[in-house]
Formats: sequence, C-alpha cells, structure tokens
Amino acid sequence: MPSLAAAATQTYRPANDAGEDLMQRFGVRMVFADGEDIFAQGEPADLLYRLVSGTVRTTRLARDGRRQIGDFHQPGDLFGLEQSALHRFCAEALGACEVLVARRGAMARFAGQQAFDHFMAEALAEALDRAQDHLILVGRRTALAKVARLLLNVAGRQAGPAFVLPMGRQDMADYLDLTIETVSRMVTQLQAAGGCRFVGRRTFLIKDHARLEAVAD
Amino acid sequence: MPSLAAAATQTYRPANDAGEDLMQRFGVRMVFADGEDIFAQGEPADLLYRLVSGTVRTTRLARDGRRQIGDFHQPGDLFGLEQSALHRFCAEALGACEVLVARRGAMARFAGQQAFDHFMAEALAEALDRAQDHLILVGRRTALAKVARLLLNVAGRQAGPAFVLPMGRQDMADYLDLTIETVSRMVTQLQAAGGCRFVGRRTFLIKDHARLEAVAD
DNA sequence: CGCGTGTTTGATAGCAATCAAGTTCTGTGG
DNA sequence: CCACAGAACTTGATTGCTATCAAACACGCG
Repeated sequence: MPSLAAAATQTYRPANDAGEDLMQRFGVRMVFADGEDIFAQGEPADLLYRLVSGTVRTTRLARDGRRQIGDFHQPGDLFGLEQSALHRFCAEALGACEVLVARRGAMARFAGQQAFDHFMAEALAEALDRAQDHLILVGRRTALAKVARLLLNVAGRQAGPAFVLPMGRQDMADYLDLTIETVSRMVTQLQAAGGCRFVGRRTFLIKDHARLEAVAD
Repeated sequence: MPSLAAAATQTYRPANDAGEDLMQRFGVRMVFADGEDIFAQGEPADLLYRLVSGTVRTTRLARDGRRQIGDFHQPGDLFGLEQSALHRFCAEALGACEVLVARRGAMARFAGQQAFDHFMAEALAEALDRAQDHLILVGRRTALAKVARLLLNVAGRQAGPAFVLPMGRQDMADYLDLTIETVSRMVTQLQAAGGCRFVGRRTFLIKDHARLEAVAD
C-alpha cells in the first residue's frame, strides 16, 4: 500500500487488501477546494481520511510560530491517524482534491475491532517509515542536497518525463527546514548543474538522473 | 504507556494494560553490556523488545556515512517494532541494560491476532509521536535551543534534583544533527547563561528552569 | 492592462562546520 | 594509591553556508 505506487496514476485505486475495503465500505466521499482545511490542529480525531485525488499537506504549528510540515500526501495515502483524542496536525488541500472520510467507531463496530486494529497497525507503520525518512531528509548536509532529494521523491511518485511539484516554494522550504530564498536559489543552481530543468515554476524535467542523484547524496 | 512516566523510576513496572501482559507473558529476559548490539540493521525483525532497565539507542546508517539516531529508549519503552521483514535500525546498549525479548509470532498465536494487532497499533502510534517530536527538535532554529531542549527532555524523564545524561556528546550531536564541537560549546554556554550547571560530564542540575525553558524555545 | 501574490536575485551578517590543539576524565596496571 | 594511556571532551581560529533584509521580477487573474 505504499503511496508511491498508488500515486503514479494520480487517482487512488483500491488494492486487494482488508484495509482498503474498510475505507471503501465506510468512507464518505468529500471534495475540498484549494487551501481548504480538511481538519484543524486541536480538532477531535474521530475520523480517518484517505486521499482519492489531489494533494494534501499536514502541518503543525510550533510554539515559536514556525510551521512544520508533517507530510505531503498523494492519492492512496491515509492521513489523520493520530491516536490521541485531538489532531496534532492540521490538514489542508493543495489544490482541489477528493477524500474518503470514515468514522473510526463505525469501522471498528461494523468491521470488527480486529480488522480495524490490523488496519491501523499497517497504516501507522507506514506513517512511521515516512516520518523517519523525513527525518533523514531534513538532516541532510546541504540545502542543495535536500532540494535535489525532494525533487527526486516527487518525480518518483509520478510518471515522467515531466513532473509537477504539487507544492509551492514556501511549502518546500517548510518541509526541508530551509527558507524560501534558499530553496529558490537551489532550484536555480540545480538547473545550472544539477541535471534538471524547470518549465514554469511547478513543472520540471530530469535531464540527467544520475547527476541529480549524485547531488542529492 | 508513555516512556516519560515509566522512566521516572528508572525501572520498568507493568501498567494495567493488555500490551504489557503480552511482553510479560511471552518475553524472555536478557542482559546486555555497554556497547553491545541488541539487534543490527538488516537483521530479521521477528522479535519485539521492551527495555526493563538502562538505556538503549537505535541508529541508522545513511548512505553518506552519517549516523542518524532514531531514538533513545528508557525503561518501559518498546523498540524494534519495524513492520518490514528486516530491521531498518540498529539497537545498542548505552551502558548495561536488561531487555524483555518476545517472538512476534508466538504472541500473535497464543494471545490472539486481535490482541497482538491492538498492541502493535498502540506501540506504533507512540513511536510515531516520538518521531514527529524528534523532527521538530531537529528543525529548531539554533544549536543552543536544541541542546537546551534535549536537556529538558532528559530531565523530564528523571526525578530531580540532579539529572544524568545517558548518552555522550557524540550521541547528542547525532540526535540533534549537530557536530560534537558545537554541542560542547552549547553546553558551556548553557552553564554561563542558560540556568543549568554540569557536575562532571554526564550529570547536571537545573538552577533556573524558566531560563532554560526560555532558551529552548 | 495592471494589481497582487509568489518567486527570484542581490548584499550582508551570523551561526555552525571544519580543522587543529589542548584538556579532563576513566579505566588499567604497577 | 598513584601513574599512565587512551578516550572523551573542550576550546580556539577560520571558513563557508544559510538566514536575513531588501528589492526586482514574473506570472495569474480580474
């Protein structure tokens, strides 16, 4: 159920898996417009969400006012799976998107606690993996390497030859723990010698994959 | 089951919780010496571990040779809960420690898949929370704030008035994504004006909690 | 066509990495 | 109990990267 695979199609298709059935059976389809909040930090966390199309980002406000990005979600991803009573993150639509929304209680009651727990364990394990990957990404040495790796990650979720960044520069900066100016400079630099080329602000091509991969290390 | 609470005693005591029973019933007690590997990166992940006494760190080697610290575990913590077939982290004893080790298959078979899944879901949710907290810590603005926050976190897990760092400077540096020199300088600086004082290299006192808290923000 | 938002570019300053010695602790053996 | 060796840690000098402050530029939309 890795998001990478499912996202390549840009639209979610259920896999042959018990967890998928749960959201399919109990989920209600909702549509959100660009910038809309799907849920807010501090709201009760009694629902589960699966992205069907579009992109969603989850963020968290630190005390010092910094905005920390938890993750960018692609079609097929589950999100909002905090076990605590209240959401520790806020989820916003990056562009228009469709989401399957299901009540946890209903899934547990009607599908059985066992099926639900198994479903949650799988989803949480994947979220944990992603958080750990994010940690390594943020810990990378240079700003150039961070941005290069992000581009590669985005490209890996899409079918080439042209790739579209679902987020703006500020979101990239928050995700990588950089400033928007630095991200912008690195993008410029990657075009000069990093093996990629931008067409407009959001679309890019990878001209030399090995080069970009080398820069990202 | 938060590690913070259980760790205050420095020795694990079972809580009134299904998950606890699982490790109690099926776990085998093992002892490790300082520096010993409890499991290695790439090893089969068919066991689960709960720390009884001592401290354990989990690390991961990035391709570029950097050592990324996943977490420091205190008594009561579960670790090694990767869902993948192989461990993505390596766990080492920081000083002598006791660990309860249980076979996943045995727990699922004899306690029931349901109980096991529920157990895993809870443990994973907690690990995810910790990973997200770690992400925010690493993303903090200044080195001084990072080190101050780490000291507060360590102190929060122990009973005062003196606190003991279970890890050395290099481990602190790897955890915070800093160099050992910078950590050392920040420790010096925190003593000058951060409201804490070191007695030896590993023991410290918090003279002015509000001050340290202010520096950590 | 112009306004606003989002992005790029430029100049500068500050913080942490790096390179390089010192210094203090710890454990071991005399 | 002390001396010693090695490891862990601290301190210093310098460099380099990224943040910050400031301004120009481009795209999207009415």
